Amino acid sequence: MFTIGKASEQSGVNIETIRYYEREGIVPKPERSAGGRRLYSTDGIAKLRFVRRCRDLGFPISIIQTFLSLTERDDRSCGEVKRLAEDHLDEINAKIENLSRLREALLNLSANCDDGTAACPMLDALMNDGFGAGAFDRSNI
Amino acid sequence: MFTIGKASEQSGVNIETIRYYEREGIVPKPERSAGGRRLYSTDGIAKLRFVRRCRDLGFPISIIQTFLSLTERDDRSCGEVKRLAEDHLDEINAKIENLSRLREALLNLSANCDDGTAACPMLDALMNDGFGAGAFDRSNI
DNA sequence: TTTACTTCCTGTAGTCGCTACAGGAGCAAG
DNA sequence: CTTGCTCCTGTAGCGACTACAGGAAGTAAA
Repeated sequence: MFTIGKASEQSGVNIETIRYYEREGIVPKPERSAGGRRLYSTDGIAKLRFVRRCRDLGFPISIIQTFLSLTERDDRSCGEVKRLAEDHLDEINAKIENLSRLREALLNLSANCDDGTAACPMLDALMNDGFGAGAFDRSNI
Repeated sequence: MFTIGKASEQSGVNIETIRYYEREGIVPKPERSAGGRRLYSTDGIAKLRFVRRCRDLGFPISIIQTFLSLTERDDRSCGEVKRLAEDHLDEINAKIENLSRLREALLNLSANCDDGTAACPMLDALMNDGFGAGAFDRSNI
């Protein structure tokens, strides 16, 4: 059994984050030592690592909870996982596309922005005309 | 002079967000009517629109405040704006690159994830091996 | 004038996924 | 026994909003 510091090292999850996951019911409560310290089994650490990897892939906690409940069941229904992964891929693609459009807009705006000290055409455009296209999806930024 | 509802319509900034911007000192406090309602000039609305456009471009509020203080001065120092815009472009490019790597990782993981009902190779990989490369930058997700 | 309806006001709390304390207790080495 | 590390709980903060509750002001019709 491992203390929270070791569990953090081995899973790559910050100590404060581990306690946060426990508070929120994302991972099960670990055992405690006589002195009241958290004690993690290798299985508990594996769960933490799993959560970190899913977070690294950009999955929100709610989806990760679904994944965790699927791994608990014996028939890990792969169709469900595939569907969730594909939805997530769609979101990632949308974000990439949105950021690319943003990039183009910003490039156009700053193109005429030379290093002189005169009035800035970029700020002018933003104050007056805007930049052509409407709003982007802010959630990607 | 316009009430907050009209100012919201014309600037594209949510009413609650306008009040939030005022509380945080991002835009100046507007005049008030006898009954205590906010009254916006066209200039005040232009500032709100400017903030929205900058937010749409992904600039954080702190940078937008710098922009606003630059537009107040007569010599709108374009060099400063250009530098901030280029830094922001770098960030956008980094986000696009990171999301692309994420996309590849997720594609690889879900590739073997067929629609059968057997144990899911994606969940297996995340529980055991992981997905090869280390952590991504989470701030992009 | 009364009534109904809409818009507005302030103040506070919630969102997401952490992160950073404060103030104290447990524990191991010297 | 003291030093120094790790751990504990509880709470507040981040960024940029968003969503109420509970009430006041304004407008238009009956």
